[in-house]
Amino acid sequence: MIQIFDNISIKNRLKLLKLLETHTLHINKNSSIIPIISNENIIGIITKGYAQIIRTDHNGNRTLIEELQEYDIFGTEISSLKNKEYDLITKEPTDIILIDFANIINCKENNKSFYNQFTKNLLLIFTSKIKEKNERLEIITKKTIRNKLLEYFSIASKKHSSKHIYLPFTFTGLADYLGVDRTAMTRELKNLKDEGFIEIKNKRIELLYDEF
Amino acid sequence: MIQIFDNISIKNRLKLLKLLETHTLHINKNSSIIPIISNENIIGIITKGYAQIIRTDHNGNRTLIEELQEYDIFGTEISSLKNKEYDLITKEPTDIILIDFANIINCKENNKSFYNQFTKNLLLIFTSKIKEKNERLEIITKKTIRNKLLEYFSIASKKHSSKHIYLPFTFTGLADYLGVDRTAMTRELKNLKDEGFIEIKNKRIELLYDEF
DNA sequence: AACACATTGTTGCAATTGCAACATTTATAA
DNA sequence: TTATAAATGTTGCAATTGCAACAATGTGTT
Repeated sequence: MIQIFDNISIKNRLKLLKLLETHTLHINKNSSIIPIISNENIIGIITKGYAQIIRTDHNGNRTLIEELQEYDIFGTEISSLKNKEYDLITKEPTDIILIDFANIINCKENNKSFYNQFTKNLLLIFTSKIKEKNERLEIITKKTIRNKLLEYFSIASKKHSSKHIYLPFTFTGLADYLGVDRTAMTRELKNLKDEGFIEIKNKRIELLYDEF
Repeated sequence: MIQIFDNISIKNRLKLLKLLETHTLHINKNSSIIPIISNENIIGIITKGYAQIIRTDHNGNRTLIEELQEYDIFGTEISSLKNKEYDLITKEPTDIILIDFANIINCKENNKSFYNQFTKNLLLIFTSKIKEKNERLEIITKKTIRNKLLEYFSIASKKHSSKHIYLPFTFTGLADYLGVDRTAMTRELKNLKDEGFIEIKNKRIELLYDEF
């Protein structure tokens, strides 16, 4: 997985940050910053810590949109519609670099190799984000919880060429990812287990059926 | 909406295509090409015509993934998993430029302004693709058809600052976009109409309620 | 004009799902 | 450690949904 500063030396990273007129924020644990910046076309890079993007809709339901760790990028997640529904909440003390996207696009220093490397890294990161989102859409558009689970298993299994799947989140998180009610999902997982399709140990799921 | 060749002169476009070692295809109506290229990390640009990306799952169900018109880009849609489920089907005689993504990333000609403009255009196109997909995910993760419709209306209404929404696709297409059964959606639209929330004339929907 | 084909509208019904309300276990923080 | 919060498992039930099977209308092609 490519990261935003790959192939850019520490020295050049500093030059880059100056060139793009970035701002660095140091944020305490359990603070929120998105409301401050949500009106602008800004991307952020986490350089230390851990944070989550949470959306609260008008009913007060809160959903986890994305988890952010070191070198993760956010900002493209947040719809350009100016609404105050999004929060970035730090779960640890977190350092963030903010970049006005216009500065990236309008920068004239095309001869700076670190700047070109930076835009290439961004391109690669964006393509993988698009692919991730397509994958989730493929899964989530399946009509039943069972089919969503099976599609999720199928993709995860192909990715690692293995019938053993390790969940990267909690079961609660999986239900969110699939866009379904957690208890209904648990019920369906139990069915799949009882019918002999899968086996579950903690966050490990083993597929007992063939496909491909 | 930014397009891939914006701010690049016709002359420079030709230089760019040579620099990136692109291939141009002229394809008849109702032909398919994706299987030929799906194993590589390639993006395509439609320069003339009209095509659709269709996915056929192992049950034989076919779903429209994306519609492509002049200057649209495809390739990022297709999961990196090598499967033969995707088809690009031309609906008119169509011209396509194929670019190996590696050539974009590895190109060393950073001093060529048209190349830098091209990567910037790509960045902007990718960010808007990400935003589109996030929007669809926000809509599709609502738990009921009614709430999916209302979220769709809400986003469309905000986008054009109007309570009059014009559907960019057929109702069948809308059901696909929302990931729900068409007839169940029709039923729910009828409910919303009967309850006085909306009015429908052809592909125009008027919102009769307030929010924001 | 005559044809095939896609889109739309409707309805009954069975299957699936979300929700509420719990008990239990596991993490996390004071 | 202890208190607090988060995650998990279970179940009944009502609401929502997908599906099948139609008829009707609209669109496009030869």
